[in-house]
Amino acid sequence: MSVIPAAFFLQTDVVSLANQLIGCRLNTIIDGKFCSGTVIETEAYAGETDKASHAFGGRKSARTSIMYKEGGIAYVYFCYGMHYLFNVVTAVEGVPHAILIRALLPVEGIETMQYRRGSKVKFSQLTNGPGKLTKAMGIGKSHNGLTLERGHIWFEETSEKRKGEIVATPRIGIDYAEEDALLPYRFVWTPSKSHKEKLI
DNA sequence: ACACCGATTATCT
DNA sequence: GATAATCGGTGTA
Repeated sequence: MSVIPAAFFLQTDVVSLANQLIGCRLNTIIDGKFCSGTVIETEAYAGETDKASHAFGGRKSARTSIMYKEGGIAYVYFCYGMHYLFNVVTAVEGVPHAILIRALLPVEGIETMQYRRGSKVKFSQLTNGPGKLTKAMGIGKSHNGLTLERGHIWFEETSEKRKGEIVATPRIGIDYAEEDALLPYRFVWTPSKSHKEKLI
């Protein structure tokens, strides 16, 4: 397992990056607790030209200015009055690209995730949504703008190859984005059952 | 299995 | 004042 350096996220093709993140491990050490999960669903948000992006048309506000910074930091924002959503800022400074992490397969720190999500929540539901995984991993407002590096929030490449199919589909919950709502910027990986056992 | 809907509030206009 | 990159509960089949 090798840590993915912040510089990895300087690549300017955010759609390709969203695909590359599938199968990587997302790790957090928050409140002294280590948690880890395999990334199985992402979405690319292509900045100023993407009607689904918060930065569409070059919009820059207190919330979105973080996306204009150099790639390799977290963009965490509050959604629907209830949930935190975790994104990776990508591309060079001035280009507001980001990747939303939408689902994980829990790997380590499962007791902690279960505690944070509530004891009634089924294992399969721990991190299968963007608002759920931030809660399980302990990610919140205070992590907005944090550099992705070992010890806080970071990604790792794993030795496991991605087996099974990765499909590209339209993104979720962005009907307001008109024609851009149809772009295949969402990546979903459904590992084969035997492969899944190895991942956990 | 799938559709519908209410919760709850920071952020932007 | 309206909106929102969601979630979980309820209802019907």
